[in-house]
Amino acid sequence: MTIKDIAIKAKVSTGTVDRVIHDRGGVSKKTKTNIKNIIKKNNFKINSVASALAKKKEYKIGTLMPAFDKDDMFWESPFLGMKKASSEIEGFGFNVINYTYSQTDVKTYLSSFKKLIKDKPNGIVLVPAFNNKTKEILKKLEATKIPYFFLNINLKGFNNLSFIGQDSFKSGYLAAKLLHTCLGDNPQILTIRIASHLKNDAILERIKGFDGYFLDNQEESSSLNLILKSIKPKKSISEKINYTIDSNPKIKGIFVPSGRVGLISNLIKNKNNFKVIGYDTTPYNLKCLKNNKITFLISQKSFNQGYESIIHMSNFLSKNINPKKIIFSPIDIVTKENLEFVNLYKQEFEKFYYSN
Amino acid sequence: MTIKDIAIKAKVSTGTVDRVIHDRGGVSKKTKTNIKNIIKKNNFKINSVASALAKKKEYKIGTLMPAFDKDDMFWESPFLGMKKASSEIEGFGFNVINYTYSQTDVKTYLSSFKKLIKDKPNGIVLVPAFNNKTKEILKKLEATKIPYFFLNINLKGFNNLSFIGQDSFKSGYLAAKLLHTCLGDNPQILTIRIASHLKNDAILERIKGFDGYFLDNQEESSSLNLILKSIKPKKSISEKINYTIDSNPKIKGIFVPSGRVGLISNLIKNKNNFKVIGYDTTPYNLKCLKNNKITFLISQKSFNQGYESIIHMSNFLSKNINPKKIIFSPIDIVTKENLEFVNLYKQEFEKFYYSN
DNA sequence: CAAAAAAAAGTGTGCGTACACATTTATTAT
DNA sequence: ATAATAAATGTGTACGCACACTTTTTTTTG
Repeated sequence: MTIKDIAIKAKVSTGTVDRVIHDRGGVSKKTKTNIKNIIKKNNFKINSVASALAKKKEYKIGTLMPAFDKDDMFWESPFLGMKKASSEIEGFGFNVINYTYSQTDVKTYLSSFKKLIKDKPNGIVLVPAFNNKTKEILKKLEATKIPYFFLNINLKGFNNLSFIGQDSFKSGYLAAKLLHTCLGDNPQILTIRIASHLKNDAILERIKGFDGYFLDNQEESSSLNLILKSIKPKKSISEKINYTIDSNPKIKGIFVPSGRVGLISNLIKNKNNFKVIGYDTTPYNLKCLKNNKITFLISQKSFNQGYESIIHMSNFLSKNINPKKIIFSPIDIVTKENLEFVNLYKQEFEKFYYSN
Repeated sequence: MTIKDIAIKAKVSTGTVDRVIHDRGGVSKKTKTNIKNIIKKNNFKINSVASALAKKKEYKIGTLMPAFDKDDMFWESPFLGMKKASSEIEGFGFNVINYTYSQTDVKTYLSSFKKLIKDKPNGIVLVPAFNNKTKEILKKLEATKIPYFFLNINLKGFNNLSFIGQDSFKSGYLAAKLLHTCLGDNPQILTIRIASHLKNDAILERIKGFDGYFLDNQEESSSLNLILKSIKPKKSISEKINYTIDSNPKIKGIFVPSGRVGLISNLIKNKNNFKVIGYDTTPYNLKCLKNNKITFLISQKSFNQGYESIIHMSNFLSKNINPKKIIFSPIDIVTKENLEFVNLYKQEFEKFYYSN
């Protein structure tokens, strides 16, 4: 069933059918309804392949996210997800251009943003950073009228078309549930945080969720917090952590609301069978999971997030499909026993991507 | 960069470039290497969209799986996954025809298989059943030389191109780990099985995995088993279960190696805070998870399994990409706190599918 | 009622590739 | 050296649709 077939059945030309399908107007009411009926009756669907080929329209999608390196591979995942999506849609006239910045260097953020804008993309996927500078940037961005998504980090009060990421509150809530289930009622849990994360909305939400769980499910709850100024001199952090643990022998669980959980888990000397829970399936963290240093990791499927962000943007641009304002990604629980199955799609694509 | 561009650069016709790209032969060594170099240098990739349009080849993929109904919705998931894949590839000349059978009626199995074969599909995705009859069927199938995958259930000793499903042993292993983590060393766990599942390979593997975990991780382990003849008269099952539980007050955990976990969890009267773990995120089981009757569900992402089976088959047929002999799907851990995020893709497609 | 304007419908080309067919060039046999 | 054959290369059309352009039909206006 093609447009031509429909045209024949309706005794009109393909042009008229085309006009009806795309609501271009200029068709009499009578023929319009007639054609629509025939389309419905025959369950006709546009051949998206031929359609994509025929419209020569080129779309440019720009992305801006933190770079990754040996020390922090987190952002490789969404990057690869985007690459996978790109490879799927490039035949449909899409061109995805990735820009990155360093999370410790505002200059790179601003300069990459400038380059991105110069490219005049039709849509933008952005991982925001540097809260203060971001307002400025987003002002410029909104002036361009280019539609944009937030990826992974959700800032409130902007006109982003969508946010793709995890429900941080619920992921914290889940972390608490897991520890509660493992440790029984009123467990003594040590939460270890890094000073530089004190303003990180996602991490704050995780903690809120964590506390929220115990508020919802227990008569009373006491909490123990350790905030590390930085993660730099391993020795001194190690001392602090172990001192806290040793002086609180009731501690049974450790909650690290960030991807630094691997690092921290490796510094714990006490041989007690702590339940340690943290975030992100980075290679390093997975290693710790294997070594039984970490009990549970919560994954935010960042590969999928990257993938979905590009797919949704492309659907918005070419098919006018409005994405949901918030697109939550699954909250995955990873243990030593199922870790080989997380990031399956990523692994597969990785092989393909790096072999080229 | 198109084939035409490559042809111009190489000072040959598009036909010659086409021959090189598809290794059709009939090209001199010199021009062949020249063209290949140009392709590589310019990072040229076939426009899959135009390619799909140009080759008029039509592929037919046949599927055969159990039907679903109100009482057992399990198979809706892979079905919808297949539907999603179908909708994505139909523009590429693929036609997916779904046949179903009743798991309690061999006749439907055989007759649907007959219909399937009559369709002369280019590839088949099959959920095998009725072990004895399946051998017969597969003999016929292999005579046709039609390539086929096993979905969800893996039979050994056949020439299936691939198996797409879960690693049942590991999923049982994980179940044990979760209960162990929650209950501490040497927990008393009751395993509840259904007689009709005694020959079900996947379920047997789960149990092996479950036992395997404790063998690997504990000095000693004792196990308690309850095998129900059937699930029919709820009252009598309920009595049996509760009798077993009441007479073994040390029981802390309950392991149901099948999707019947919801049903069983609802029959437990004892108010002790049992940890209950079982399989499959069917609507009913999810409800029990919400009501705290079930602690953990292990999901096999059957939506994805269905989806992947079709995608892999289409890639095999049209792009000659050989699938791995075994494609494992992730082993997902589902709790009350993250249940809304499982089956996200399914949910989204479901809406779309049933609205048409 | 005819001419002008507006609405409705028809036509043709190109998107990038696949493939059958036609043509040219190189090789072999006589 | 030339015909016969094989190898290499070139050409043209179709795939289904989008869209610009053209033509026909209907409506409006003076």
